[in-house]
Amino acid sequence: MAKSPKISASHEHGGLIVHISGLLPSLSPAEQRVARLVVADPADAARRTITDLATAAETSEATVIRFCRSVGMDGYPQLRIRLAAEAARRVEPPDARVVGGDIPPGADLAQIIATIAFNDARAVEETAEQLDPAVCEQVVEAIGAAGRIDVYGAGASGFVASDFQQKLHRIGRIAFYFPDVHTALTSAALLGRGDVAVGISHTGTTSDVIEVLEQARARGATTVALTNFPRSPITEVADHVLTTAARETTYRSGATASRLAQLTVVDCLFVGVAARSRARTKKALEATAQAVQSHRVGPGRRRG
Amino acid sequence: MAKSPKISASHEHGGLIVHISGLLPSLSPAEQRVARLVVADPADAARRTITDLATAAETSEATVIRFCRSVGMDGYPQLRIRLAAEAARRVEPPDARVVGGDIPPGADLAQIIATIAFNDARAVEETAEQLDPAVCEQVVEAIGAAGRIDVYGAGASGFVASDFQQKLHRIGRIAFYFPDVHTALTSAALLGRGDVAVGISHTGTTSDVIEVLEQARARGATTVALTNFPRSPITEVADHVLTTAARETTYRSGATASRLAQLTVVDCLFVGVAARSRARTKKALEATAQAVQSHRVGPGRRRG
DNA sequence: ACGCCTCGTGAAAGTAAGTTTCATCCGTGG
DNA sequence: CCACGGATGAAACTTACTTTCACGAGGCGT
Repeated sequence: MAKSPKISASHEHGGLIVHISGLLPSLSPAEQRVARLVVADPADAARRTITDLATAAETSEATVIRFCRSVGMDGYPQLRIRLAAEAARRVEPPDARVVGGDIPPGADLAQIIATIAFNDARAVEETAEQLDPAVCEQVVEAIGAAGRIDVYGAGASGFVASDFQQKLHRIGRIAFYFPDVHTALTSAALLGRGDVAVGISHTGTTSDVIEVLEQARARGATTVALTNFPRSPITEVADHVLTTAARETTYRSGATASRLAQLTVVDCLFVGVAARSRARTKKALEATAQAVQSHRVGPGRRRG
Repeated sequence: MAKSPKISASHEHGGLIVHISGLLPSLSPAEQRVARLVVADPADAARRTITDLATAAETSEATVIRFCRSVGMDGYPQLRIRLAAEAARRVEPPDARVVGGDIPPGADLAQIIATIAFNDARAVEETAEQLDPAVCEQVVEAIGAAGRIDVYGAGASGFVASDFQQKLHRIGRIAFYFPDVHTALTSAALLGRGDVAVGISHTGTTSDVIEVLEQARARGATTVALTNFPRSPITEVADHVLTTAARETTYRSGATASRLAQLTVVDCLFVGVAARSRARTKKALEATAQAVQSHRVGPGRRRG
């Protein structure tokens, strides 16, 4: 029997809740009670069992099933899932984020975490957006063909420089990083045409790094600058300029956001270089991975 | 020993999928098959019945139930609903980005950049989502009150450890980082009650770091682990466990994504500690900023 | 090398959830 | 007053989910 209305509306992709409230007046009284509960709190309804919901609506399970059919679902489980999905989608974006701003003095940790993560993620995304693939390409070309690569960076940017050096080394490129300015200068003096020097400085004003890059350039090396400020001094001694896009932030989290942006750029270059010579790269990576294997213990298992 | 630490089971609000992929290596083979299906297509899994899913994973219903429990759900229906919600919330990226996947061999640089940036940003966001503020709070408390803080990390995580050490140092905390295992062990032996030891390991299986953390714990120090895998060995020697949420990716960008996630967590802790004592922190920061001032040349003007 | 123990596993029994059937109720119109 | 049809819930029924249990593999200590 069952002359089920089979209302084939646009509930396929549209709002199920909206659809239900539209049908509400056409439903029988008992079904309306169910519908009202569902519309009022979809997420809660999704959590309930059919018996539970029936009881809450002061009706029987059978009616709930009828309701499901009335709104175009196959059965209760399907409705539940659709409701859960619907409810999740209408969750408002976590507002109250202090976008690009300072952290309020009274902020609790959850707020701090949200703010930092938001800014960090933004820095990464925005950096990628404004990064010029053409320039990257040139840099990748240069590094790929280089006899030797020097990476310079001081302070916080030093970490990034070191990271880059390590990455390049892992794929079999001859790369160096020097924590010390004097050593770096000495090294730069030994660079020549065909070599590459990469200088990393967030502000673009770190004189140590600029000096070294200048030296490298004077020797004929191709120089690359990575900075947040496209008009900063470091760009004047660089053949290629790559920029990050960390917003000007306070001392608190700004340092990290810019660091992440820098690391992302470095990673892009790295992957670019690696992609140029798959076979060679893969082999080198496997070898290095194997080297640290003995320093790992078996995976953790939970106890029953 | 190995008093099972409180695994920040903040899956209450964080991404369930992320949570599952983090637990993946700690699951039994049959459960892993289920987990992979679920992670691969949450929406589809939500549609399936338990028998269906079990068949697809080539296992029994019992295993699926066990899997549900393993990831913190009460049973299969709950998992289904959570999956549906999760799937709905994640608005699929508009273009064909290779999410969490490998970079296609023929990819051009623009594509590589987009993919990397997307994954990196995701890692940061998802890490923040699943980070348990309560655990962070405890760690911040411990660090704030610590007489001394040791930060351990090897290889890639070493950079992060070093970064954390530097940050803490900048705000006047007594913090150390040791690139060398033996030195680190020696240092750990000198820790005592009230001190804090932080061990960083993406996989959670780096024996060097685990050893040192174990030593620190034996001496009465409060131990903190930062890893991507909540059930990994390192968590067994940690009083507090903080997890990152970098998806399992290929060697190419995975390393960087996890690095960024780690840095974000470190930054959150740092800001948390700094926020506890504003005045003292600010003074220290100003002093350190001034110290490097002479190494800067004229300020870089930003492009308009 | 042996046996013990633990853990992972699926078959099957058991329970709960969802679905169908059907008798009843109630209002309506002949 | 009775016939009719829709709405409704009790109960039978089916399917889905959960628990129990026994088996087998692999590790560990003797």
